[in-house]
Amino acid sequence: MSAGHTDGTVGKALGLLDMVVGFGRPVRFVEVQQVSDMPKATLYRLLQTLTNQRMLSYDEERSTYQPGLRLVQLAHSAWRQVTLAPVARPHLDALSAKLGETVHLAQLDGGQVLYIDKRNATRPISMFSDAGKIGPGYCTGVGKAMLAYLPEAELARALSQQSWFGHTEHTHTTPDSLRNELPDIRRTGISFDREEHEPTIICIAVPILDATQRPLGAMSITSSTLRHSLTDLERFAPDLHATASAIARDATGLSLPINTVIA
Amino acid sequence: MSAGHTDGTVGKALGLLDMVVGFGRPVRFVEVQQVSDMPKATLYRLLQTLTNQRMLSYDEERSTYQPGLRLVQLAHSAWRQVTLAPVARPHLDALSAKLGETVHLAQLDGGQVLYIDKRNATRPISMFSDAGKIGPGYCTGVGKAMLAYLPEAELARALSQQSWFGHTEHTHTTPDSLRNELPDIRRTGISFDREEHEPTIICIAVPILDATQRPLGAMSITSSTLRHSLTDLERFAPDLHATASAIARDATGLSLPINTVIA
DNA sequence: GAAAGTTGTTCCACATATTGAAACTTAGTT
DNA sequence: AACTAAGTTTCAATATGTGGAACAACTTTC
Repeated sequence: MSAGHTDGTVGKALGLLDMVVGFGRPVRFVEVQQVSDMPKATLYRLLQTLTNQRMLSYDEERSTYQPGLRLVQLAHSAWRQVTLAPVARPHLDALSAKLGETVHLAQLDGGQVLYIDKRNATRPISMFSDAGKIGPGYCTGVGKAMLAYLPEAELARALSQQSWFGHTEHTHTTPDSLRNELPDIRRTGISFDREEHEPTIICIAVPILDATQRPLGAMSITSSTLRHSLTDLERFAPDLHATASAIARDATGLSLPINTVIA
Repeated sequence: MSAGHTDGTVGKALGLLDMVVGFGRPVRFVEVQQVSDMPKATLYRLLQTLTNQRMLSYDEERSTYQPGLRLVQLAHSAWRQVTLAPVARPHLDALSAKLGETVHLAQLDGGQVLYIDKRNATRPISMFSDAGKIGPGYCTGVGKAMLAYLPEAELARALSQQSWFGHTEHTHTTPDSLRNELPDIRRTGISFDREEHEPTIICIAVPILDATQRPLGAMSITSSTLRHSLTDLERFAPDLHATASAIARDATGLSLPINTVIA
């Protein structure tokens, strides 16, 4: 499991925050209570604290809790500091303009893939509503591209954090199955999503590597089997690689983050 | 003061989070210690907890703390749920395309202005790096536009949270001075920033009001005295008002948030 | 290369903040 | 009015967090 019920009160509070935010809609006290295993009073005080801190907001009329704006404010700094997005932006713009395809930029966060930026095939507009999404590491193009370049210790930990759910018949459902693919990815510098996450959805991805070959992030071009074959996608590889190394170059010197989960 | 040192451990932890994130760059333990008034051990444990929870990330090599990616993830939901941005996006696109000016979208958060979206004059691309910024309520166009429509109780509280710093010679430096301007804003539905925040920077702003005349947010067009006079800007008013009410219409039914700071 | 500084980490007796059962207060039904 | 469910407060027990001080690791100085 990821960040959970430890770390004392703070951990509980943050877990609760995740829970409320995760509902994706305003929630009433009872709804939270049913999902949480805390007693009423505890839950109540914790929700108050979070509301007080503007991590949640409380709608008095409907008596519901929602994410608070302080999150947006905090994320602003996070986004700028620990994310490839700012340096990658112009490169993604250029790539997207040249190819006219859907481009994703992602980073690895505790075994999961965190999407940080996106250019849409049709509306080439970067928007935060697509950033911040998370996805599985073991069955996405970007995920595999980054996993392939992880040092063994971190790889092992990342693999242990995957669900190995078989989304489609092509999904890797065991660590070993995925491990078998990684040398190929390292050899070619390319990873494919062969309908492993969603049927008909395919993608080609490349890692963004720093000077020491550590994966800073990954980029992908997504399409569907209706529009492209894998071989079609492969033709994007040179452009992807060029963009990836341009981003990596611009990112040197920046204090990159990540993957340093303590426990 | 805003959210501070209360709310027990959780409050302290979140205050600390703000502090670290606020540095805007990787920080070492001592740097935090100097600014914080907590004893070493306490600070140390708290930082560990936050890192453990991926609210911060720790760079072992440089032994520095940075914002954690979990913030980006959390903000994603916040952004979608409690923000005007998703519904406003197409309208901002259209407005920006039509006028070719810099457009801001903001909401009020505890007396402060929180910028949620932006269209640049030159590069009409929405980007998160501009969202999440905060600004003062008492000396920005969007801030005054929203304050003008606040119920007295909330207005009083909001005004008490301003710094009243005199950024320029045009800045309102007392609550009463600002209060005098609010009836005008309500009458015209327009507020101007007359170089109140930065010299040469002017803007015209309109509130986004729900059916009950509550301010959901505000929009502005920013320019400089080099390019426009206030009278020039006034010509944008009809388009701004049209866009504002279009956004308000699309936002009805959504569970709006905000301004419900308890203490 | 030993001594004097940093900075970062751990210990542990103490105190405070958190806990949660239960009682209470609203608000909404029938 | 009597009932039910949601939300809020109380308070003693105790689990949690506190912080002074000692320790370790790592730099710099002489």
